[in-house]
Amino acid sequence: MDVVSPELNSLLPDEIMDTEAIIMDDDPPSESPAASGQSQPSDDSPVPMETDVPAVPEIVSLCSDAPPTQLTQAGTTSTPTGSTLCSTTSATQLLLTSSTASSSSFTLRPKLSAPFTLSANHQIILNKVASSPGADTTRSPCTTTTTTTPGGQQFMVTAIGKSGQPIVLQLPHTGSKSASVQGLGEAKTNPQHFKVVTIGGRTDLKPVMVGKAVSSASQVSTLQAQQLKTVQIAKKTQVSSAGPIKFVFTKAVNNKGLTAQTSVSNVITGRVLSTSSPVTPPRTITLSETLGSSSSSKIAISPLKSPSKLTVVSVASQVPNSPQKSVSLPLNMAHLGHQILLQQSTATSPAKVVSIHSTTMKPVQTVTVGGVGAPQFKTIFPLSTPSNVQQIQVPGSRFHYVRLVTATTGSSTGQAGSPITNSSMTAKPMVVNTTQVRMSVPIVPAQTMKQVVPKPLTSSGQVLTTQTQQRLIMPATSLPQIQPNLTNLPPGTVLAPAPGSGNMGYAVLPAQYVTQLQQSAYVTLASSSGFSTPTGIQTQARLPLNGLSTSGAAFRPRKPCNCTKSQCLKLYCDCFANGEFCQSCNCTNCFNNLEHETDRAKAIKACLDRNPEAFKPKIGKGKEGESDRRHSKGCNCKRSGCLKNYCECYEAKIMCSSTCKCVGCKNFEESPERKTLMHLADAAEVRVQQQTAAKTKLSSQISDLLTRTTPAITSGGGRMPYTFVTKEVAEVTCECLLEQAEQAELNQQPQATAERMILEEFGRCLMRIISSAGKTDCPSINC
DNA sequence: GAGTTTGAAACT
DNA sequence: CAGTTTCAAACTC
Repeated sequence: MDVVSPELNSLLPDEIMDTEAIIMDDDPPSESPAASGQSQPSDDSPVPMETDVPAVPEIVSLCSDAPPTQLTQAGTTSTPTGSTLCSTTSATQLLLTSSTASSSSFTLRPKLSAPFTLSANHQIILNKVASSPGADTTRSPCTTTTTTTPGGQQFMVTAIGKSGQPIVLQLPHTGSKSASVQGLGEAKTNPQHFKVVTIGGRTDLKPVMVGKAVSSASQVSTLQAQQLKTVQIAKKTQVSSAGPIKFVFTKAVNNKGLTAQTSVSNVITGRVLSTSSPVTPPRTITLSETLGSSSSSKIAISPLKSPSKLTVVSVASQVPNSPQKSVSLPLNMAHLGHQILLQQSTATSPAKVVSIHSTTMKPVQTVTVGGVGAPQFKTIFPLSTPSNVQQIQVPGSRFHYVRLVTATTGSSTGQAGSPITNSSMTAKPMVVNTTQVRMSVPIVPAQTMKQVVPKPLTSSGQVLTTQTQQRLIMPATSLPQIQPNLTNLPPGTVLAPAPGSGNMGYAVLPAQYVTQLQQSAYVTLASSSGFSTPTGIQTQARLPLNGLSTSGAAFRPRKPCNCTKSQCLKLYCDCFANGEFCQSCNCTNCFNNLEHETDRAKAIKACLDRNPEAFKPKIGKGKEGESDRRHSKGCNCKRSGCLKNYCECYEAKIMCSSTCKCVGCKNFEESPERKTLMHLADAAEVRVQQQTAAKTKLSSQISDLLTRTTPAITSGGGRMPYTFVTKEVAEVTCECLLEQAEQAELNQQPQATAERMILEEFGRCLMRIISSAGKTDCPSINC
């Protein structure tokens, strides 16, 4: 299916990943050294050791407007099982509360000073956060504070979310080694190594463990203070108690056009963290899978054309022995707005890992979020702004892509199911979010081209519209059995936490639904851009409903389905077949929604089991030399002659091909029936157009006539003819006609002669009326 | 709008 | 893989 016109694709060559580089690895890797905390480059993305990596200040942003949130920074390596990355004990705590604490061993940087103090017990207390200038305080209060630990560590704390709610940042003891990884890296103690923690986001946050780990090979000592990278994590609300949620972010920054670009990727307990540290602020982040955990499917997206391109999308399936799950997504640092939705399965469930890495080497940074009672679902969302999803088709490629374009800055309210945003920042966070974010991920194109009209990318500050058909495929972690090939998922699927799905895992969301969630439910991350943008308000596209986009005529509304028995979980349902949620449909007992994501995921799985191509477009390119568009499977019509919409070929306005098994087909080039039908259709169309034009013209003429005549009547400059036929004139005329009739009767004229005499008299009367009209306002008529 | 026809999807 | 059934859209009246 042509998702996006080739012209569009031609405009975005550098944004598209090499499709051929995509690697699907369904074979779960055996327990690798990575699981034991050793650095392990991802399979599909050779990541150099970070020994050469200049240290880069790192920013970890946790967005939460939730109640007390505890962030534990442990410089730690993960346990061999990878289940624990953070140490809550003996950790320095940054307690961000609205209260004022006393002593502080931290020094606050004047520039970023905020209501932020440190208590004696290593707790940083952040007073009610101040909202970013111009931003909606109720939505994205943000506070940024930079502090320096006794050990020389500098932290930049940015609080986003509800003000006044205590947030605890538990840091590893400054003197501690923060695990073996720390010992190897020792970069943490670098006085010029910034760590920016942004706290904000949603309510209901459970204690969050934030651990920063540097792999053994990392040479953090070379970190440069002026370079900051930020990872923001927005936590979902309404999360029930669950096991610790752990994220491992491998951040890679490719700064295209920048010098001194290096990268390092580290694997910690099956998690790989790679961070590049270009001299200039990072521009690209590549998320990649890293784990040494078992089964994982990977999609490698090779950044052949541009360092800023996404590189790898990896999906790890859950394996009993390797609880960890990894989702790696290539990210373009320069363009924020990618979305990653993660869910933590259970308290005992393996940690989910999102690793971001780039091909370049970077300091390793591990962010672990979780802990007892942590939200069951984790989502990573575009940090600064909602993303605009655009579907991209690469000519000649069998893959389709999703381009996620973030809007500019903005704040939004967080709600249940709100995604956690993962993003990166440059040393000046505000700068980062102002940039346009784009991410390309191979996706399954929608079945038809309708509804797919890419919007021009907008730069920051512009209003973004949301595509309806594109969907980002994400893994369903808690459902190992439901791990269809990513390329076969319903077009534009996004995995998101499914409310009420328990440990179900990710919900397969239509892309447009993500937009909906972004608008209504998801937390708007107080992006760093909010700092730079005075307004800090982002305008988002309206939610497209069931393929219907409010963005304009570009999207044709999908017909609402009327399913009654299929629960909209069969391919009978067009909505389901197109990977969309039913919205504004007439279906009954519909399960094609987020509330039944478990069933929906199973249904998708079942469909894919039956037919791996089930969600692929039926109308695609034919063989070479054949028509560009043809039915991939062909129709099987028997009675319709393939000249009715029953026929999928005819419905798609294509002719039947050799793949069809139809009987009595009349849908071929030379078919007279088809030609007749076409002519009739054309004629009908022409008629409709003519009628429309005629109506328009008539309306215009009437309107024009009224416009021209009204002044003449009202002004007195001229009188309409009927105005002269007054009652008196009519009476006189009638008298004249009666007189003629009487005369004819007196003269005994035949009836015909009498009628002629009357008509002649009537004519004379009219002539006199007309004649009188031009002379006087009150014509006189005499017989 | 109800009923029929049709062919894809689902099932056996 | 083939035959049958189910289903929802297309179509007719």
